[in-house]
Amino acid sequence: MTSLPSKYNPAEIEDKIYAFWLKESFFNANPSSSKPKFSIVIPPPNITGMLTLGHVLNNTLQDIIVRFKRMQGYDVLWQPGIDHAGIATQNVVEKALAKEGKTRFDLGREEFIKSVWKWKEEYGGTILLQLRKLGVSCDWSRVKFTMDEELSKAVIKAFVKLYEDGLIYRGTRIINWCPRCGTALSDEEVEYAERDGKLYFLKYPLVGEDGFVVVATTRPETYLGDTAVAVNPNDPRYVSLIGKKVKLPLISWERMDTHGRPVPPEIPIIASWRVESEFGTGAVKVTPAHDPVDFEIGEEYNLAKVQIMDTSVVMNDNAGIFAGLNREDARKRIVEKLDENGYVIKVEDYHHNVGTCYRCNTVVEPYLSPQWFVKIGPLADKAYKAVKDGHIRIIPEQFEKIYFNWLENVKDWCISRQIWWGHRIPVYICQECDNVMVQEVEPRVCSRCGSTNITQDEDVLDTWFSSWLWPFSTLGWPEDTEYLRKYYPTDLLVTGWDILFFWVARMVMAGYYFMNKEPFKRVYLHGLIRDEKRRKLSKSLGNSPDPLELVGKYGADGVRMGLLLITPEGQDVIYSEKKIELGRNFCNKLWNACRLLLMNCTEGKIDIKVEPIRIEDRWILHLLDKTISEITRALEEQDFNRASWLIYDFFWGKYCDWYLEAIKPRIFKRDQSAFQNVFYVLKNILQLLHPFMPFITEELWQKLPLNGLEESIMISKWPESGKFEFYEDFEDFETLKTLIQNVRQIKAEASLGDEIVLALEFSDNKMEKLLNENAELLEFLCGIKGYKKARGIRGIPLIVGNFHFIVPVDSREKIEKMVGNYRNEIVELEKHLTEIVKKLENEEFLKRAPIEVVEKEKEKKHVFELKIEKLREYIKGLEGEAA
RNA sequence: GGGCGGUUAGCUCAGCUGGUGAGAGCGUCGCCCUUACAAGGCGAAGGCCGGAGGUUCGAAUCCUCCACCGCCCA
Repeated sequence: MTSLPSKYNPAEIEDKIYAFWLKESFFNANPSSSKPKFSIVIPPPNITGMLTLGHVLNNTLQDIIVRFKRMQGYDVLWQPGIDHAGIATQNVVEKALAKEGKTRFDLGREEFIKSVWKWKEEYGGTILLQLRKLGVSCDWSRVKFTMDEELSKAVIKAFVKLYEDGLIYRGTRIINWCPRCGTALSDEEVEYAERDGKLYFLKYPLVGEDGFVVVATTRPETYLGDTAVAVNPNDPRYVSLIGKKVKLPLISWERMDTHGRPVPPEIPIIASWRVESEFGTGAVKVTPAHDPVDFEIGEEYNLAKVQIMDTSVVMNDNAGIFAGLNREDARKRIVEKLDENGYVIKVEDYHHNVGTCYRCNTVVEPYLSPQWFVKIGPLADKAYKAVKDGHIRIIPEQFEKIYFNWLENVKDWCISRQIWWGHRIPVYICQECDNVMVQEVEPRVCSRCGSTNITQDEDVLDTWFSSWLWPFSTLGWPEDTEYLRKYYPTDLLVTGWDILFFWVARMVMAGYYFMNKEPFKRVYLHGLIRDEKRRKLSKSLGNSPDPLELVGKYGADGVRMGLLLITPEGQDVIYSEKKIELGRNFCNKLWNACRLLLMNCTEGKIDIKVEPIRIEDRWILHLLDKTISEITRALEEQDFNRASWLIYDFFWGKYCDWYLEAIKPRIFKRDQSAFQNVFYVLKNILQLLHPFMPFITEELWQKLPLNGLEESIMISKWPESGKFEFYEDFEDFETLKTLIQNVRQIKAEASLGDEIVLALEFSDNKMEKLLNENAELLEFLCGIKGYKKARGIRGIPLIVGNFHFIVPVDSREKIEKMVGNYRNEIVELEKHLTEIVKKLENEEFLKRAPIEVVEKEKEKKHVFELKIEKLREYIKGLEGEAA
């Protein structure tokens, strides 16, 4: 006899069990194993990151699959690691420096990078340790970091290859510039938010004649960089003006274009199909150096580009009298000045989308700047086809459309960043002859003129430029390693839908480009976690709970299961702490079910076998079989929510509520067959639950009094279905259940005690046999004193299947109360009966519906009619009595 | 402007390869501390499945339109 505390205390066991798993190296992949492989790479968290609920969800899902696959007999590699998060990490370290009153420029590049590494050693990657608290079973012997030497080599190799293949180029384009981070960003790194702004209507006088053109703009300060006014060629209001010129107001200084050539303030009116006549006045100002659309118009018409700000978004000499102002002050001053001189026609309130930096939220400046780009077209085509042709499946499917939509519109990828922390671009320039050398190893001398005066490009690469190699760079690419050979392509990727473009799509591109094979066969995209007001969880809102605190309160298993049970397929998760209780309570239930059995099992260890001698045994085994097959299928399809509810319902709703209750009399009598069966099913339940709740299932596994168990549930074999089928017994037991529930209902509603003996008025032989064999069960589960065959007993009728009972009741009051209930029941039944009759009278239905459906309806009609008839009969009798 | 979702019980969601007396958890209301579990048990109440059409013998489920909410991309 083992005694357990009545409440499950996860804190006592979790660390101990995790240490046991680690000691046994259960998490480690084995490339020389002959088992089939299953591989998956972790979405690398940032080294600056702390564990969030999003990580909890993401890693729980992966852990479920990984544990499931191990139990199914796969050699599993779950590849862990972190990424260097260029901008974010640099921000963190610069902030620390700022406290000492220093900037990175005070330290210099080399020293600064040293201090980032120092920071990394001290604080970086805490998140990986936090993940262990959740029970995640990555192969920790293989942790990778994007700045590791081998992964850095992969990044440089990738750059050089793309460059040599003509897919990387340097160009001067409008990019998204974050003035706070001081770097370019890719299109994906800009977030758009609707903001209140103003729409300014500015008057540009015509040159050489009276009149003027009014342009509408949200950014009046950029008028200083205008080099044209554009209208739609089909706009009748402006057709006659095309080809004429306007003069920019107030500009009395000389503006220089990007080539250092003067640009007069008289600018042409041009026609462009890009102009929407409905916007503003139908005439727009064109600022090629400060707006992406204007840039394209500028290219088309060969317009001059006048840059009016520097990289700190402070107005430069081209802004003349406004030079030195930052962009916000400049707007104010410029509007004032224009207004004073009568150039502002009107100002309207206007909502528009403003792009902000996803790292620091600063408003991004579209800025003309020389940067490195990846030509995305050819890569995108392959990535598109991979999903279209089914080589890669995206789950849930709806995301495929979003994926396609993005790939169809994607623009070249700006990969250079003006920061220091990251992989420095392997481009070397001879200072003597301007020779550009792109190569993996730094050249000592210029390949053209032999000079040693060589400098390296100052920029580093976008962090995603290393992440997109993750599925193979972590396995050793470009070296031909045994890990790469065995585990690539990976089988599954689990990540949030928010990085579908940042990461997933680009990994597909890289996979095909560098490996000639898809990086993974499936992508499972889960939702983001939001609070009850549907806001994203964030530190600044204070709505982001600390997962480790939750683990402390509810246990790792409780948090995992709780989160899983509330995670809908393909949608975001509405989180509240209250919901985690669901998971904790479930753990406690499991704990106590075992407690019940262990408290009563006085024998030593028993063999793992079944002795389904009674109907409840066959019922639960039948259901177990069905549950195993459904959960297995759900997990194979990554239907996590369904899988978790299947096991939840089977364990709690079937095993505890019915089976354990049903066999209690046998257990208390120390019936060996009962223990045999109940432990057999429990063993299977623990195994089915293990991927979801690894700690508690391991702990209880160790306590099972069964012979021949594996030393850890982790390495036990996943349950198989197809072993039991007791369909008839299953149906019979369901009938008994219904009977029991009906008796309980009448007892509860009529406030009856336990001294009841049911009167069986009628049944058939089969049912009577069933009843006889389960008399004790019935008594125990209903809380009654059995039944007897009798007619004419005064009381409340009860009809279940072919059973016609009377629940004996003396009290007229109670009987009358039940009469009311039956009247309602009859109304309800008649409503449905009418529908059924209508169907059965419909010849089209009889002709067209499948025969089984028609039969089913006929059967239903019969049952309903019988019930109604019986209830009427009873009511009549009861009323007669009452009168 | 282009695209994608959602709308089912008070709340959060299942169900949607058409045939259920429309489900679960939480919350609510009764009764129970029955020696596994009050983080529990037993029972109950609560829904014209967003609206309007259509397809079909039959629609929560398929199609069209509309409304509201949300997201992604311009």
